[in-house]
Amino acid sequence: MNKEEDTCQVKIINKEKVNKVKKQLMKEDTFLEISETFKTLADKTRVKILHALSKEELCVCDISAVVEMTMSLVSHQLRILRDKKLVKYRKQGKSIYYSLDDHHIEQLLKMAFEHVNE
Amino acid sequence: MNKEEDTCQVKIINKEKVNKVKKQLMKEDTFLEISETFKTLADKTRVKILHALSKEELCVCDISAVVEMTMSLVSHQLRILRDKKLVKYRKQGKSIYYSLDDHHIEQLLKMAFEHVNE
DNA sequence: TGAACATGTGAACATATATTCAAATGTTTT
DNA sequence: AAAACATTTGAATATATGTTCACATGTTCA
Repeated sequence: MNKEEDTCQVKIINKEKVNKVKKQLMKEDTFLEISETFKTLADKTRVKILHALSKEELCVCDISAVVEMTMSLVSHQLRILRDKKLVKYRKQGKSIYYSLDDHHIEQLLKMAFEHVNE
Repeated sequence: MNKEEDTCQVKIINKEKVNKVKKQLMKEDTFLEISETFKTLADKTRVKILHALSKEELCVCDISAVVEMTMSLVSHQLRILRDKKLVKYRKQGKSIYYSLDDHHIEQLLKMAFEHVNE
């Protein structure tokens, strides 16, 4: 937790390079936020749900049928996806219909797909 | 573990929709691979390391100076990044220089950055 | 109002993961 | 060969996370 002391032990090989790169770094909070976004995507179940939603708006019932998982599990994961603003929803009759919130999400999925398929 | 039984309990609201979406789904393995990629990116420390490497090729020593973390921790995380093929490395003298392996990585970081900044 | 339905929640468990510390490699230089 | 250096490793700890089960909530229709 005490960065000062930790970094004292660190030996630097190329000071100019280190300083130059350090100046270009983003804010500390940003790394956290970015990793949080990836964390939300870092689960097989959630990726499958998001991928399904990228094809069509679906209610919880039907999501759970598509991905072949219990509604409880789907509901738990949808809550996480909602909290992190990766999906949005609307109510219609008895059902709640979910869809992707943000066009970046589809892009991120697509890019990761390309990465694993090269 | 027994999908057959699980899905028996699932009630479907819109059968056509469900079947249509199900047909469009990727292979089960692909979801796993994609989530694995995101899992590798789902850590503040690794994001910071990758971001630093996106600016310049660096040795372990200098990475640890840039990100202000112990070399042990950096080395542990670099191993994960190596295993998942997100970074590559070359030896020069006593040092080992790391850099991003794949142009998708930079794109993924950029897109996640945009997502958190909108 | 009450039954049926769609979704959400909380606790419990197992598993995975980041981080630290101490020590071990392996390479280079003298 | 020994010392100095750069990096890696393993064990230990703490913490987080996915999944299941049983139950709770809230909405709709008869």
